[in-house]
Amino acid sequence: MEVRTRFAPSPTGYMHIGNLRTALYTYLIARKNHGKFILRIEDTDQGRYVEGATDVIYRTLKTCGLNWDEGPDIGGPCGPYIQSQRMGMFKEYAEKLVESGHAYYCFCTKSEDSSEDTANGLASANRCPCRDLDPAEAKKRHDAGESCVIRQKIPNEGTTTFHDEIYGDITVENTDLDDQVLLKSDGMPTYNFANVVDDHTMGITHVVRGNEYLSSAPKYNLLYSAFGWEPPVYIHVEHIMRDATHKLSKRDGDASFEDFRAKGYLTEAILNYILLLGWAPKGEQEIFTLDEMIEAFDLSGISKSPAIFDPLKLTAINAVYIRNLPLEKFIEYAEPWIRQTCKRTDIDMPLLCAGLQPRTEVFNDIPERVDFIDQMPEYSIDMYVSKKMKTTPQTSLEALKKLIPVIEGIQDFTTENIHDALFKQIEADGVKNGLYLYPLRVALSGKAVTPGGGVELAKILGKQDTLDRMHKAVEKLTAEIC
RNA sequence: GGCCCGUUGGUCAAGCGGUUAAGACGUCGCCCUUUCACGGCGGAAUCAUGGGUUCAAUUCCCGUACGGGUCACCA
Repeated sequence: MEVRTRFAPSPTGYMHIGNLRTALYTYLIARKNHGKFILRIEDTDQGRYVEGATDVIYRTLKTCGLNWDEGPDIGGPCGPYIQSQRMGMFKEYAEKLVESGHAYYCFCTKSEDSSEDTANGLASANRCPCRDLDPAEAKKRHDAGESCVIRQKIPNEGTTTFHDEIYGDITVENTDLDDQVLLKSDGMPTYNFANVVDDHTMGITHVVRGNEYLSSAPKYNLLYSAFGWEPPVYIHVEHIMRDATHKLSKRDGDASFEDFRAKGYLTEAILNYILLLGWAPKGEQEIFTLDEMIEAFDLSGISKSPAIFDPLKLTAINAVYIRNLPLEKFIEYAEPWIRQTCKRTDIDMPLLCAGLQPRTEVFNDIPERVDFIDQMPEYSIDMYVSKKMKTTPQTSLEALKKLIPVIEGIQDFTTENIHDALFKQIEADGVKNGLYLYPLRVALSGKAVTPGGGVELAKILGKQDTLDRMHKAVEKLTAEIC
């Protein structure tokens, strides 16, 4: 039988990292088994409709490369793929269940349901009285137009067992299950009902979903058997947490895929990280392309316990992806970030980027790294103190004084020439490289971390600016040393 | 509160009755280097807890604690 999986988000205008992970796992299962990956939009909550929300879903999935084989925009044999457009069907199926005695009309009002007395749902002893209404009479009232919902009729005794790929068999007492609403009074199906009907009519074989649905899964099974359908393979995945006790949430402002993109994380890195959050590969490989994920993914690696989202690890993975970028690609991605603080047009972009690339973990790091180029920042002369390089403000002052004529003497201001001239002087004076080059770096940048050493900085800034900054540094040191 | 699920270093985690309890991130130290970074090497750090079962439990069973989920005409 062909494997068919589906990603069924509701359009909230926001792609949560957890949702994206569900989409990824769902996609991987389909591809791994040479099956179909289906996109279905679950918009049965008319009150929550968000303008443009489906676009966010499309865009995210596309940029991640999670391409669907059937969906609202491209159609397919099981359409429509937008739940609200499948309405007629749900009523029909719900009524079928009423006829077969697996569901019933309930005429209670909302407030009655949610009273204190029935706070624990309509389970066990709290079954709704409508359950025992004479079916013929109930039908009459319904046909007369009386407002009602259709509820699932859970057996009053026995147990229900369902199977989950990750958790195994789970058995619950039927008395613990409530007579959930299948069809709302507005004629819309509830999520739980629409899901079952849609998954079946779309021929879905594997369902990946959040753990919050684990407790309603037995009711699904009852529904499937009431219809005489075969339930799909369930794969419930645990939540992604912000810390030990809180889920990663929209409120934290760091839960959305697009937020991470905006901060300078690469799509591939985000995907790679969330793959690993809740799933462990068999071997020791940790960096995966999408194709490699398809190859490596297996259900047995999915974790049963929640995982705390670690921004540091995401950043580390992002850094790996950035370092692996070809320089041209890095330049392309980095340039807009560089331009936030560095407007100079005469800089050697490849040279700057070559120095920047190994020092960039998130593109967001860049603006602050290169802001010294346009304007020399304020800095403390303590910066000239390096224990390792054996430099002090005094030695730095001397070094800079010595280096100014060297720089002045360079005709063709290339990286090579700068390097050679400087090292010639270092050799002539018989000093350690750092004794001269460390102060030069500070004098040119005023920073502890720079995209390259003194030579590269000199080249990036150009001869005139380099000399100006050196003179300024000499003045500053002379003034402040005493 | 009822029901369901979970618990291996700071974090992600491997493990599936006998292991020196992998690996990664982070952290610490060293090396390399014109600083930082990159790269290389090494260190510290983990089986929630109490009972069983067993020749042997991180691994199996039960209890306890802690955490999560769920108990809507939301998904």
